[in-house]
Amino acid sequence: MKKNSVTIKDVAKKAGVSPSTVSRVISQNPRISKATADKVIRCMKELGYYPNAIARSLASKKTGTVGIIMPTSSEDIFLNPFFPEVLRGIVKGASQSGYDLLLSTNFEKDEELNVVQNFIRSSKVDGIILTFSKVNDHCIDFLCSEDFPFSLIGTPDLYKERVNHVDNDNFMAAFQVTIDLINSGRQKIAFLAGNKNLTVTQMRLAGYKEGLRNKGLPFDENLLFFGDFDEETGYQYGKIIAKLKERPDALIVTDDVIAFPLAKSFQSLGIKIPDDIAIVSFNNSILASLATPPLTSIEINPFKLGEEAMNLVAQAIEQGVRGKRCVVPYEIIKRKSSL
Amino acid sequence: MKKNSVTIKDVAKKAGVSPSTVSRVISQNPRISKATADKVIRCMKELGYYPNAIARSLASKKTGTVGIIMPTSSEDIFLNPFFPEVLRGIVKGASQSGYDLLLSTNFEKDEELNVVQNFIRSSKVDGIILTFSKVNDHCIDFLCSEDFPFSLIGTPDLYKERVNHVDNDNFMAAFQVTIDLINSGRQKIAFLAGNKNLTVTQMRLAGYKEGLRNKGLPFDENLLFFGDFDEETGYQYGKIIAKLKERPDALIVTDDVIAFPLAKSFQSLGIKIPDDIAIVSFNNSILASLATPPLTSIEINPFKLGEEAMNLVAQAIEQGVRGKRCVVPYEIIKRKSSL
DNA sequence: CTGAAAGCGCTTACAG
DNA sequence: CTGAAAGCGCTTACAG
Repeated sequence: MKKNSVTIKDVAKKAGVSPSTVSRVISQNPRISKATADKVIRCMKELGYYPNAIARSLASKKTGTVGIIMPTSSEDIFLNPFFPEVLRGIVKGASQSGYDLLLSTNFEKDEELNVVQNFIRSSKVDGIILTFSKVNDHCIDFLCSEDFPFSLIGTPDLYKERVNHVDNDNFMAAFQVTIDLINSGRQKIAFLAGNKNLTVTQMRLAGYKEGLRNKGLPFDENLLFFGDFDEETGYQYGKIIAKLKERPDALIVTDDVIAFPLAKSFQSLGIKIPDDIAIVSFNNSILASLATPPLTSIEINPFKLGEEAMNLVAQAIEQGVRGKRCVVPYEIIKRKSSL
Repeated sequence: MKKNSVTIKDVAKKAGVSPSTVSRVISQNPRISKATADKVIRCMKELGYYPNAIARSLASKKTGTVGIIMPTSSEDIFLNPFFPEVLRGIVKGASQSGYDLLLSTNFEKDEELNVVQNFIRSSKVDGIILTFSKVNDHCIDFLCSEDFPFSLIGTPDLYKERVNHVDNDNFMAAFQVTIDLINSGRQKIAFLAGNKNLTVTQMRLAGYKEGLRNKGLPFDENLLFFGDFDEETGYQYGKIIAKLKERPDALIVTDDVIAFPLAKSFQSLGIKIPDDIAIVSFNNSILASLATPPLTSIEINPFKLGEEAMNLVAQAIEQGVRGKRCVVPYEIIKRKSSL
């Protein structure tokens, strides 16, 4: 706050016009004459003038900023490359549409709603991106009730017709993978799902069940497992599944971070992949390609999810778009673990 | 921008005081009587009043926001867990000190300076965190010349006495690891460093050289390699080093992301780890523990680096602190790859 | 195409 | 301990 004391008034004086005119030049109002605009622009340069974003925001009631709500960062959720990739995508979208990005600073659990309310009530943002999708999410309730522009990564369990969201077709992905495994001769397909409260878990589970049904296989609750997205989950279920009396001959895992240590655990117990058990995983992170054997994994394009989420908020802010769904294609990357 | 039309004036009217008084209650000015404060607070609640952050910023010339400069996110740099972890640490620090976080949206290469200048000139932030440390960084030049509050993760190559920064003792870490390898009987220690333009590369290289010197081993330029922080680098150097006529019997690698595929590559070529060649790596990411054999790796505590960086900017902003250096301890996590 | 004026919602010396 | 007034640096109807 020193140099920056060059204001619109200084420019106006130097250019011999009114502050209004300078303002119009800044906002590229087309009704200003070329000659005047040029003169003003020259004066701005000479004075080293830069518009004060805060003042603009206050007067125009637009911040040009989008708030990003991340999961509680006290958890190790960032260890999974999903969120970093989403963030990269958001950054790309923002750099194209010219928005600034305000990061949620919720460190404690379940603080998301507070952050959302704070962002909105203190007028810090024009829109919000929710980077993950919980069942029964109070943030969604709140944002909908305020009709505040936002977009969601994932699929909402409620208000579908009002929530802008971007997602993979997780139902289809799980369905297809299940079918593929059965077609290649597998009979007992287990499913290691993630956190029950995430809508993605529900969608994939539904696709898995439908795949079994479609192929005339029974759904066996004993072959369904839930767990956190971490190494430990993988090791633990590795042991558990290995000891099963009627061991499955295929396993769909909801994340590479789980599948990698799980595969490792299997192998240390003498279980061969894919001969004894095939493994298919989600997210296609670096872990999938580095595993031994490399893991078949579903690329869900988190970068694209982030980019589209940013585009969606922008549309929500600028054009009042609501309830738009955007589907990002997934891709099954076949590797040795399921061949 | 609808409900939010409750302003400080409405509260003042309802409470029968002046706007100035309400303002002082908001900022918890101690010179307000308890009775008045209570009354005002009650009115704020009844009206659902929340202070407008933008207006506060304009009037007070403080934004309460810190800008975070990340590497160009068009690169895959986020794949490395280092930056996500740093970010988590920054978020923790910010949630404690009450700052908001504005994320850089530089997507194209070498745009960092533009982002920094934009943040400052348009008065969007009170301070800045540079999350990485390049040699000859123009951002540092600019920030120093403006005497703008900022902190750096890493060690600056210039202006040390003016730059707040937080870093591991990378010289010592590389030195110690080199010595350890030599003490355990290794004779030819190779070093696979990262990007030459990063100061961390320089520090580790210096430590490595000093380790050799200290033990009376010659520095051999043919055992020094540079590369990007990615999988490909690992595979390529795996092949190259395997083919070397006089192959090293130990290798220090500047990142697990490189070391993991490199180790894999060695093994596919029949080179045994650690028997034929010991490997020590940096960053202790999930890859280090998941590798076969697990990799000895140096935990550099990126979370802590981020947290301290946030504390440092806060001190720079609030107390004018400059040139403070903060060292975050590293820890050598010994695993099978170097035993 | 341009200007004068009011206003965005706060803060902060100054005065009492 | 509290208030009146000026001001932060812009934008935007309104008027011409």
